[in-house]
Amino acid sequence: MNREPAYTRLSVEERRRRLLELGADLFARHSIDELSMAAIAREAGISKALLYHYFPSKADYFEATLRAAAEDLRLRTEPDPDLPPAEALAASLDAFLGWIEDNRLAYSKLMQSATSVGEARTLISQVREGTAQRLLDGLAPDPSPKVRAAVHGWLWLMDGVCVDWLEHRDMDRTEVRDLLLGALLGALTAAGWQPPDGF
Amino acid sequence: MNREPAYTRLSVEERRRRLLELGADLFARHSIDELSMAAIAREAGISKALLYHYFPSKADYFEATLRAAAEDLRLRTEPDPDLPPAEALAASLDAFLGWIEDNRLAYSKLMQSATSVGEARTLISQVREGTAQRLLDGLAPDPSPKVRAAVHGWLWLMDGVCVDWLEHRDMDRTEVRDLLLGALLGALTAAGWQPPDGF
DNA sequence: GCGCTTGTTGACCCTCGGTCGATAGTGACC
DNA sequence: GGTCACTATCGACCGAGGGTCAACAAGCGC
Repeated sequence: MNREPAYTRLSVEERRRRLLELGADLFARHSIDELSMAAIAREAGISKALLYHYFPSKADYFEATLRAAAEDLRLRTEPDPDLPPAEALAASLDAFLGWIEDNRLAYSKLMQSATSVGEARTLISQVREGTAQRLLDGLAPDPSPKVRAAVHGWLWLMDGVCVDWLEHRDMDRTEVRDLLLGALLGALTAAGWQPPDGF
Repeated sequence: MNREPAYTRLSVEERRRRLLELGADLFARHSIDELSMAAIAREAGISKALLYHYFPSKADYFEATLRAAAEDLRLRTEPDPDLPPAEALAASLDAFLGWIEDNRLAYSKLMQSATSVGEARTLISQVREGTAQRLLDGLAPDPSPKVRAAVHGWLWLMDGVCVDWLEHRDMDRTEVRDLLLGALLGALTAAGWQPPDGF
């Protein structure tokens, strides 16, 4: 009997890479609690135990796949240091909206399962926090509480507008971008913000 | 043997009332998935089966308790029809912030467990939608996509600012209110909104 | 060909949402 | 004050899903 192997053995890196790739695909199509670890393992062609060998928990697996996507997003929205702040912000925002258009499904599913899993919420907060920090650095190095709150609030507004946008799809990207920029300016003005030198 | 009863029997209304009251208390202190139905039943001094006799599912129970709170909130933020729109909005917003101050814990926990359960998300959307509708009625009876998106986005901003506020607690309520009003005006302006007659 | 490392597995446990038939309070009526 | 019926209440059970573990075997080095 020349039996074929019961399973194919991969290197740790290769297996991990494949699992993350599969996760990115799955989580873009289904929210986290539509997927059981058993189903994911089946989809990956491995046993559940192996999945747990690579990721200590379901939340961890979810977070790991999100983290990769977040990194991608961060790179794409990195502001250009050579541009003046206002233009860099506009370009950055444009890139963000472009990413959302490219990943509509994933973004919707993310906003859906967002707060269901602590790890996902943490990650979203971190992204928001990082974005807020980059914004504040450019806009107001030493912000008052109101300016800080305005920037944080604006990031929420951005998600709200994006959700509305994806739902209705009756604006084009530049309209959305300008709306967001205008809303930011309005919120900052309401917070008593003054443009710093060179703005 | 004069044994005491194995359980005390209550009328349906009384039992239901007590369960909702307990739910309001529990869900203000713990997010929904920190609580198992077994634990809730234990806390209520009844069997899990009885809890399910009164509420068909965990989500239903959660929603029922939220609905009561939402009703309370709605009543408190009902705009005064005798006031001019701008003042009515300010008063309404003030009442909203007051409610949040009174229910800090509940609000935080809600924003935390919010979208984890479809029913809760539905409810929040409904509240948001209702609020948006009331706002739009007063501000722009026939809104353009941009104005609609701006109003929806602003409601998100409001939650974001409130979360920031509860986290830092370095502004007073009127500051927050004015920030929110200013941000709304800014967002509407960015959306190309013009105040209607009598505003 | 042989062993050793370690990637991989099947079987198991526990918790949790949800269900069902049986039991026992308790008000009503004699 | 007995007893009867109604139904609020319970204990026991189920299936699904997250998570664990000891044992097995793929494939490399010798």
